[in-house]
Amino acid sequence: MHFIEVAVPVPLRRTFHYISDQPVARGCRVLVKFANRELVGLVCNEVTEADIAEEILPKLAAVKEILDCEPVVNEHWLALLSWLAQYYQAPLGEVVHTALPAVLRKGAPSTYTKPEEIALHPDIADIPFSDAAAHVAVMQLQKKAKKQYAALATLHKALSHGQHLTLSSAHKLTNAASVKALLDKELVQKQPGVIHSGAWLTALLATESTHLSPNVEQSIAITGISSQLNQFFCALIEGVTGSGKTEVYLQIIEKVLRQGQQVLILVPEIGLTPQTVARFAKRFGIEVGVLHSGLNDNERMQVWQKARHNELGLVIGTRSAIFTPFAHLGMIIIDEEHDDSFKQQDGLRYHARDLAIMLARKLAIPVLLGTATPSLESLYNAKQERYQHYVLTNRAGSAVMAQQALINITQQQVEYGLTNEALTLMKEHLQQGNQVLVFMNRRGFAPAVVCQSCGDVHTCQACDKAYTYHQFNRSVQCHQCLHTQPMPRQCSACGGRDILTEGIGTEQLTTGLQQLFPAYSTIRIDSDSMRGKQTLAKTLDAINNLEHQILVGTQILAKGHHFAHVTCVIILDVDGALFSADFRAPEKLAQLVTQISGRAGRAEKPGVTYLQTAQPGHPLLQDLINNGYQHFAEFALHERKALNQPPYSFQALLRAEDQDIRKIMTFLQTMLGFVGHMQHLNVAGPVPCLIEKKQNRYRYCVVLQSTNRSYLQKVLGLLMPECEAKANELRIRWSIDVDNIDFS
DNA sequence: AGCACGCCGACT
DNA sequence: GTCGGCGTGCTC
Repeated sequence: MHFIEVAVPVPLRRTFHYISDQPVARGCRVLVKFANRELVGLVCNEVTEADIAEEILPKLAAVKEILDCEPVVNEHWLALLSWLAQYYQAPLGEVVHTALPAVLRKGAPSTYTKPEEIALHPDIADIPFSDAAAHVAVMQLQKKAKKQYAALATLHKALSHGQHLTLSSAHKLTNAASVKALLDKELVQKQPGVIHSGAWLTALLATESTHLSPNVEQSIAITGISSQLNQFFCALIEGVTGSGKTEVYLQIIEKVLRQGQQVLILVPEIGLTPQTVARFAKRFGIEVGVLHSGLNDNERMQVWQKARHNELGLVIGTRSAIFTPFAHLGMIIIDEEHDDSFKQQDGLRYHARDLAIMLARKLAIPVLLGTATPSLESLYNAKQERYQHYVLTNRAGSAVMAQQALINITQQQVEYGLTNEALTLMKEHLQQGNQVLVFMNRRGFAPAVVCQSCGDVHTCQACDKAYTYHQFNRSVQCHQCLHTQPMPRQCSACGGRDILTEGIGTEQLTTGLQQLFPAYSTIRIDSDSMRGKQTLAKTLDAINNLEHQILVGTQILAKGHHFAHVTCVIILDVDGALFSADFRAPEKLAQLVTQISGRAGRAEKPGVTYLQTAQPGHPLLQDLINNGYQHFAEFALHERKALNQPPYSFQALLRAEDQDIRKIMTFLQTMLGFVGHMQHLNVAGPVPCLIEKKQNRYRYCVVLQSTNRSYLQKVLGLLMPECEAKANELRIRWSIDVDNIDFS
């Protein structure tokens, strides 16, 4: 008899024991009966009878099925998963659930079967194609079957340097008929698929290395970092847009790859474009594994298996790609390190950047954090010399940094949210044949629908939030729960029929600009207008081909894409961030402004950024405009220190959600009773969350804060069972968010 | 989280 | 008489 400890996917912060007649190794999946249903669990320990409480022994059930003969989770990852569970106060089963690809957590076999491959006939393989063409059979093809000859040439090229081709990719590369004919003539042959562990290295070494010559700052970063590979350290590469950050990555990646080690690059959700991937693939001449939200379960599994069997040298992916089980990982790069999409905002609320650092420490490999606008957390770590800090200030070529200025919105005529001053500036830039970018972080036509008789604001009942009017489908949408309904014909409060919209969104701004500037083409880029897979890529191409002159858009414009012909950027609605209840709002605004400014201009045509504000004297804006992000960040860090806020302290957010505020209060007050007057711990609340109501549930929270991270950990560890018990009793939803990045 | 058990209202 | 609503209790 063997006794095992199993993590099951239930929201319970404990593991369960099972009996097996065969030994099962840690990291293997098992199918078990659990509360009258079958679940896939992960064996997290082999134990003995003595380890199990006596009263539980009679309840022990036998494992239904052992799903793996080899562990799917190795010892390194097993340790990391339990670290994750502990650090984020999450059930181990839930951690396992987030870490494993969907097919595996559903119980599919983890065995890796490769599809059939094709190979050249030995007589014509491993020789230049010109020599192969001298072969009788090949000469015949050249005369009689031009298509097959061309196909053979393509396959010959594709199969050089120890590369491999599956039958289906050979079909795609050429055509099915030709491949069939070549197989019949035995010029190519089928062979069973094999795992080509490390084959990418051969391809890499056969590819001519093509680096640009780095400038002094780039050189310092490249040599500094590559001289200490094969050990743990963390480097912050702070490089203004256009300073050649990517070239630094590329040259260091090449060194790691040449050692035969794999590299993982994490990018923000919308930063992963085919062009980015193509750039890496072309530079190194190897296949690049790609992981993003658009993939299905099988495509994900494919990359997972290839990385695990060392069939990929390089993987680029979004947040969850951090869970890829590499065979020989040699480095992790986090691009746009400051981006909030690296923090998961539901379920297991992990931060991929922080997990990457833990993983790197465990594997004794470096982590590179790259950004033009470092998060205050990373900047602080760099200042504390926990991270190495490399700064790239030179824009490639002669490009100058973008200029920034403020436009005072008060005492000015405003049309469609734009001041006369802004419109005049736009006209100047447009007349010079340049493009203008107008940023507004509010999609839709208008952010409010108001009855003119009684003043009633049409509000989502489930969220207590004003509906946004969308003109393209004459509907209103709640931007919190995404509920959509037709634009009302009469007021729900007084029955009045005179209903108008108030305020401006990107949709209205776009139509407005089309009227104000009929000679130019205005295009809107937001999640409404950019639905569909290829739409964004096509629009970006059209913009760079100068098919549009005025670009209106939201967040999407701030990330990754570069607009060489944009010389004027206007940012609307910055004031909200100046008076936000979230202490991180200024940091986020500064990052946004700096990132958008960096999107525009090029060497001969630098861009100018204007912030339209009713608070032109605000010290934060003044500092950012006059002294830049670095200076702003210094100032912000001082402020955080004075107020004892992160990164000078550590926070966790305990959130409760329910239809009944009294239940929420009972729950949170009970929890405050446990931690309310503990030493070295600050507690605030209960206060409404930044999203106070969502889908008929009120949301309140308590913020726990301490300057001692492990102390906060301990407190949370003690508090969790109490939360579970009380929530169970009250039947209330709750969640804990360690290192929360906001208060929503 | 699920899923069963259990105890009250409107149906062929 | 039942079918089914969702309150509550438990999971090796």
